[in-house]
Amino acid sequence: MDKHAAARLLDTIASYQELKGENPFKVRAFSNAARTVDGLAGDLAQALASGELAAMKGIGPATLEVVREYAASGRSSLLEELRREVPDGLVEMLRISGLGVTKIRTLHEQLRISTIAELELASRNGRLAALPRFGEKTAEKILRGIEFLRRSDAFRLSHHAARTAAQLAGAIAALAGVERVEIAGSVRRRVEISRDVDLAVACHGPARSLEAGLKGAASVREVRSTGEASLTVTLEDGTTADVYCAPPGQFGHCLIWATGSVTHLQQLADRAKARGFDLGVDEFTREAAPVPCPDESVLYAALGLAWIPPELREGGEEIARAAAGTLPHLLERQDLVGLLHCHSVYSDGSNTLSELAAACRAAGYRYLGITDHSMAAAYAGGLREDAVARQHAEIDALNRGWDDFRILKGIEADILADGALDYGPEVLDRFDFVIGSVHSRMDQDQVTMTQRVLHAMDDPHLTIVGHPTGRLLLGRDPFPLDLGAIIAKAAEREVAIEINGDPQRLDLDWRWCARARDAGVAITIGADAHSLAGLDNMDSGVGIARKGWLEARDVLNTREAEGFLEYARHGKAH
DNA sequence: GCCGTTTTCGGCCCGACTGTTTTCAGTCG
Repeated sequence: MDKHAAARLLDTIASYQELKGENPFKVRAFSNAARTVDGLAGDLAQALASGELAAMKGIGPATLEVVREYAASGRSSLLEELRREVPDGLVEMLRISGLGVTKIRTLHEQLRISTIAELELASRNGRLAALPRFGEKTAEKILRGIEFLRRSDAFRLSHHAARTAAQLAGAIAALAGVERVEIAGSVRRRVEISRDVDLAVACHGPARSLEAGLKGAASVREVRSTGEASLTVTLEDGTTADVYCAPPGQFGHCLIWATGSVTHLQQLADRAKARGFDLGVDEFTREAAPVPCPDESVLYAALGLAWIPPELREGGEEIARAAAGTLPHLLERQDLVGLLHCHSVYSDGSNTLSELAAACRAAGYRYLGITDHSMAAAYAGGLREDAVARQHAEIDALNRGWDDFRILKGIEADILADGALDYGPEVLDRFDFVIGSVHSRMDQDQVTMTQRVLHAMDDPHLTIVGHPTGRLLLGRDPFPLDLGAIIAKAAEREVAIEINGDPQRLDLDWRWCARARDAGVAITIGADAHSLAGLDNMDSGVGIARKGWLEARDVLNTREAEGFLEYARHGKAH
């Protein structure tokens, strides 16, 4: 059973209840339960059967029952009941920035609005602005929110797309005549958001021989044949998947084509043509005869190229570098010896220090940089001074129990509106390293925001700038920031910049990685984990680093703890 | 609805900003 689907269900129930006007604490209880389920480390069905789930903090009889029913039948009678009472459109409106429950209910009661289309109309024709406690600016903000929602709806986050792709790949792999299935497209290239999913299949018959089998597969809504060698599959969640098929002897071509990008393929086709080949959507031929290419490297080799990692196939320098034999040796997860940016129960994380440390140690890390929120992030349970002292005492005690692992004392300090970090130097001195992040006042203009972050970088305690642009993919645009200036200052001050591995952030953007590296800036991969499951964010971070052409030597947490600490101390000496 | 070193009922995350109003409700992080 998919724990993420169960978590989504609990969250959806919370939204309906909120709009229905339920007790806000009850609503929060469902949200909390959703977060607990989503952050579960193991398999949900197992946790349900063993009683582990029932024992978890935040899960009580009512929320447990929702999960249990969903596990047994795939439905929720509670949600079905709520949907009869609350229009779906109202729940959708909750995703619009600036609209909360109260405003939505007012709109529903006063103007009979129950869909986004009606909301848009009322925002345009002045009816919305005329309501008490509404106005022109609110109407404009809502229209911007609707536009953002429409833009976002066409895409999904990379880890969601990857999960969908893996499920479909599994279903196809089980069909008769299928030899091999690989996830391709933007998911394979580790692009941060995906419009759809692409799969490459090695099989013995034509594409349509898979049609009947796929129609019966779980989560498949519709299958359409789109040619001799391809199918388009629509999944229950609305995702479109393009399935490209080829006989095993031509699978390399198929996989390259299904992976893209369009620009990369165009450049590859040009190179092929110059060398007497013909590389097109259906075939890879020489003098009209198909060239055998059971895997990708054969095709690249035929064009005088080293195999190009999919992350690099964006139509940049990759073909020239592959021709010259100077492709980078990209960062790998195993290169990382330290896990950085991790929240514990001391602030808004759901696991204890000892649970997090044990999981990191088991995953092969040699240190864990704990960075709970600082005081200013009161909503996230930011640490006051006494909590810092307690946490440090616990870390010292835990560290006495290992000789092959250690917890580093870090903090994710808020960069306040004026650029100050929100602890004084006497508190900041107690940490091994400091991540500085912007969490508030994101509406500042570019000049102010840039000055703010630059000012924070002048603080000798600052080790790392966390999630530099504050973006939430498909959720919130990055705040305006002169990244070039931040990079220049980071090089000058020897401050590292984070690639935040939270799939919603992936910030620093991969397009900026090489520029930061070339300026001499150290990069860290941060998990921004709030639970055991969040530790896996490191994989997403590695994907972005690879996509940004980074190698192990460019990344700070490939260094052993002493090397990392030396970097952090160096900053303080400035 | 969930929780408990304040333990079976009473409390649960809080402070700042925005846009609307003339004193603050609503939203956000």
